[in-house]
Amino acid sequence: MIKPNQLIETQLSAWCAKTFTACLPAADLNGVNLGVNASRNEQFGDYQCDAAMKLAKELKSNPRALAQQFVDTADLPDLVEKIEIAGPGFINIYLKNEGLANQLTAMLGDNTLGLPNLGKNQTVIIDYSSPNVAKPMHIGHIRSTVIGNSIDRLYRALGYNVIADNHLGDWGTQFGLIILGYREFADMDALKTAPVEELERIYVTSYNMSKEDPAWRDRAKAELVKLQQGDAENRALWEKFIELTLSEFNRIYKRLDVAFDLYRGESFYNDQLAETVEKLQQAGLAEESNGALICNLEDDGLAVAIVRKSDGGYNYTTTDIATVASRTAEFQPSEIIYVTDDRQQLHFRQFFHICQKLNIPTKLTHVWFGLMRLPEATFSTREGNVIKLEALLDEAEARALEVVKKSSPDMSDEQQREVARAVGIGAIKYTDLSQNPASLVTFTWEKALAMDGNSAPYLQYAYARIASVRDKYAAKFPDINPDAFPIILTEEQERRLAIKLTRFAAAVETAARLHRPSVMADYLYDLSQAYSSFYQNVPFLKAEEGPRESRIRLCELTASVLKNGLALLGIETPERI
RNA sequence: GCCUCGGUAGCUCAAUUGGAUAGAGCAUCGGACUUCGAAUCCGACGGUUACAGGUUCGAUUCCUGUCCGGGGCACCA
Repeated sequence: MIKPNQLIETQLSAWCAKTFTACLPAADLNGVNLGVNASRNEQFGDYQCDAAMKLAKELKSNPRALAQQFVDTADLPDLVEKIEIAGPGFINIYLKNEGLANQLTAMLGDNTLGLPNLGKNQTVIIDYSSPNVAKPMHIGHIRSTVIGNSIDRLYRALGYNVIADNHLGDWGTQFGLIILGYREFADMDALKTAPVEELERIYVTSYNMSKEDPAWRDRAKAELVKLQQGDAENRALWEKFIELTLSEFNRIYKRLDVAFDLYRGESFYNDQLAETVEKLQQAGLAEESNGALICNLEDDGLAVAIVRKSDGGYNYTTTDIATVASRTAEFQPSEIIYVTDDRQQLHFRQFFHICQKLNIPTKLTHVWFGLMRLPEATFSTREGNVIKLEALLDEAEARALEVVKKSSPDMSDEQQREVARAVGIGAIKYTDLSQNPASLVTFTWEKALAMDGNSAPYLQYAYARIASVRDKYAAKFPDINPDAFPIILTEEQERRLAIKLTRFAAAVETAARLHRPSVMADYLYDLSQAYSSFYQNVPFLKAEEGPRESRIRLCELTASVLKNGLALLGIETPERI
């Protein structure tokens, strides 16, 4: 009755629900969670069910008596060793070692490692990174890029059809200033060597001039109008700015191993803005106010949102609504996920609300994260304390290279650099991915580039050790096929590792559902700790035949889970580090 | 002023979304390399979960109030 490769948690939850329903045929159990949780503390078993206490509250009866009734009627599934009642009415569930071993064997035989295909025939659009044209990426941009990319990978792993869309800020009033500034004082050499930096300098200079000189402001405005009316020359310049910016951004994306399916910036939706506003008016959602057209959401506890400025121009709310409408019509996604910093929360709530009132069926999710700041201050261009993204990546690789040179002096220079690249970039990504995005993030070099403790290099080190052991085994016992031996769990470190391994799919599912890669990072770190402890305390190459092969298979599975799991965070796993 | 997010060990963060004795890393201290890779492992130290009430078998988690900090609140995104 039990498929070995089905999630243990799902199996046990179904079993508990069934048993409780049988115990209480008259009661209405809808709305009560009758499932199990992984035990936090191993002295309380492998899984626990707290439904007896919840039911007792609902039915005004005694929780321990209910739990006792459960135990009396329960028909234990094959993989359950025993169940116990503890405390106020917990039901603790202990799994058989053979049950765990079966699960591990099934995982070894499945190249998805037991991941469910939750996303079958469902399309999800993930809108992330989305930097502005003509502004260099600094370390504030890395969060949207890295978190968004991990969510992208998690959804793909669960079988969703993912469309990663880079919604570039490629339209707006700043282009009048940039075009004018470009014509007047662009430094062509700088534009070749550091294009985006130069474009930003042009913008900032031009912007400052416009504040002091009304004539300059008027000229910039004229350039903007020409661009908006399709003037060929300005259009060509605008396209050039985008191209220059993208060529630089793509270099960074390549380093970060981030790829998009679409690069549809705001400009893509330009010709749909007027009709979007018309739709709002037809639906009675928009009204005139002080010369502008607004959506008044105050009855819904939200602030007023402007959908057409008093000068006739449109702004981001309108663009975003048009974007949703366009995406919904073209791709029929079941969900659109936006990854941005938390300053945009109000905006997203407003425009999600408007979309709902327009009866757009798509589920819209805003994944937000705290802005990164320095211990002493926030980043600002004015303060001059901005850290460029590429500088951060360079520094990470340089520091990793020092460590590699020291610990792997025999490697070729080329290999050392390659390892340092994977380790350095991994460390940066992991720092961002391993914490709950909601909390404030204070940037320190020390933390961003940590190479020990809870860090990507720790996980990569665990992986490299396994790879090394695997190769040693193959060299030493070329004629033995470990798969011909069963997995047997005897040592406590082995069992702990086994339990963690079986929870891989649940971790992926939770991380995706909560849109939190940190869940995945936590899981992998936990797993690596269990492995390191196993590695240090249980001999395997030196064990006798049988246990040796069983343990090699455990190593093999751990390696697969680490490799696949880290890939979901966009982190590489070199075979040697 | 209103809205919103946060406050957990000296520091940086967790806590299966209401579960049992609040866990990790860093730092500090003490152990383990002629033995499968010491970027490791084993152990110690470290807590009135900002504060005060409330809800209940049970609260870091939910509610109310207060304090501290981040962010937002009409033509930037």
